[in-house]
Amino acid sequence: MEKKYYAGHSKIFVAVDCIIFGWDDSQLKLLILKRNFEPAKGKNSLIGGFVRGNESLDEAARRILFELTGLTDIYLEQINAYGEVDRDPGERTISVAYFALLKIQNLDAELIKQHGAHWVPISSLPKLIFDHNQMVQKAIHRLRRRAKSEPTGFELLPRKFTLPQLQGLYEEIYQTSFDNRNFRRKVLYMDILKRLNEKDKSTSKKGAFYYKFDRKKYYRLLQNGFQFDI
Amino acid sequence: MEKKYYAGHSKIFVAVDCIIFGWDDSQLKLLILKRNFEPAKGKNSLIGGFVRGNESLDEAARRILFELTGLTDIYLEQINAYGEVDRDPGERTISVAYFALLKIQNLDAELIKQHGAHWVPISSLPKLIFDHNQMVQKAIHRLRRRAKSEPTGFELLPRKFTLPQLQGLYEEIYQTSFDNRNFRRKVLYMDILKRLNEKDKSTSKKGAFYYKFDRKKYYRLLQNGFQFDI
DNA sequence: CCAAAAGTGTTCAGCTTACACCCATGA
DNA sequence: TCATGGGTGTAAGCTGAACACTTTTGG
Repeated sequence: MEKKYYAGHSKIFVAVDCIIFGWDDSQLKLLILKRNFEPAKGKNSLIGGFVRGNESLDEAARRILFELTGLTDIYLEQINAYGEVDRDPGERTISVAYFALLKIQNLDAELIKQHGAHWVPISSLPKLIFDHNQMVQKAIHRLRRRAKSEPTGFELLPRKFTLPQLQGLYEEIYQTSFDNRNFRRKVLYMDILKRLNEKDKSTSKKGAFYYKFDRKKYYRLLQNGFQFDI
Repeated sequence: MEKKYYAGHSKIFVAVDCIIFGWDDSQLKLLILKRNFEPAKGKNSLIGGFVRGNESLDEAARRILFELTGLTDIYLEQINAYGEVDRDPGERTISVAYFALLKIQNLDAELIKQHGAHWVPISSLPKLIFDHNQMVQKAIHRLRRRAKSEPTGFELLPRKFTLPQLQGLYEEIYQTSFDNRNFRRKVLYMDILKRLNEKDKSTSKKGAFYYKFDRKKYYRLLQNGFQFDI
């Protein structure tokens, strides 16, 4: 039997809640579901679950995302721990919030539906249970910070994307609009995008060139003190 | 008896560890102690403790700081939760790290000593137990971010301080040196410091004017979209 | 009177911002 | 041929970085 060093101290339920962002080529969205157990059954909730005795916090978050999406290589980052005594009216539970970035295109829509999950635009979020709205606000701030200083935004885009798409994504993230000349210059000047000899003609007759993110070049530049910045 | 909603899920020990920074007018320091219980008894450790069933994470952090220092109005900010299964060789414990800023001058040195705690310069940290060094590194990054964009640095200084002192503090935080003309211009231009008609002659014959942070003015400026930046 | 720290302005480069027209093409 | 979205360059202002001398005064 395991040695008991900390007998006398309280144990507490620990959960993980995932703020899952997706981009559907025009809007930044959040994946939520109707909670299917008491308390607050049927209410809008983040996707979450309890941390098991034999898994780390990160592993718990990955497991929960895998159960929902079948995907394993998801961008994931811890936001914060929430620990108010009464935050969960069921029993005292501490929750660690994670934010995740998904390419919606990669997603099995059927699987999402089976879990009772659905996407809502971040510009019109419903009321969520407990402190989940607060978690989402923090996650949005974190996303903005990350997207500015690391090529995190590309996690939301398909492998090949156009500059108007990229700009649209950033405009959604920051809920603002950018001058396209300035935006393009800044992005291209970093020299981490490779232009393909192929155009997306789905949104215009002229067509927009596809680009892809050159991960190798990016890491090479990082070695030399390069700092991503949009 | 309380309703048991979450029976069947595992409960886990939850601890709080505090990264306590102090400034002694020449060096940025971290408060650590020799752990006085097993496992790892006698090793260098952050100041921490278990979260009780009836207190929030923030309350636990405040309690631990109060027990150590007798102070209640300490700047405190959550960093992150650490949840690797084996991070604590005693029993499985999740730890939530907090960083705190203390004016060393306000501190009862005797009280600190009674707890077996002591200050070490952040430029030469010893090996700490578990993942505590990792927590400290994150805290230093957070401190740098905060000190740049919010007047958090003043939490480390006495109520009245000189500009050379302020610059020295920032140089320690960023482990670099600044041009004094540029630094002074930038700080004074924000117009949130009030110069007192009083000089500190302890470090020079000419004497350096004391300033104090004008909190009211700062909050007034914030209302008008002002952004603190050093 | 002198050593030692406090205090003071200006210039240049680079980055950010603002701004308007031509291009390509399918319908 | 025309409507639509894609693509391009330049000038002005602002911010950050570099840089050296004067002032004060206790010892």
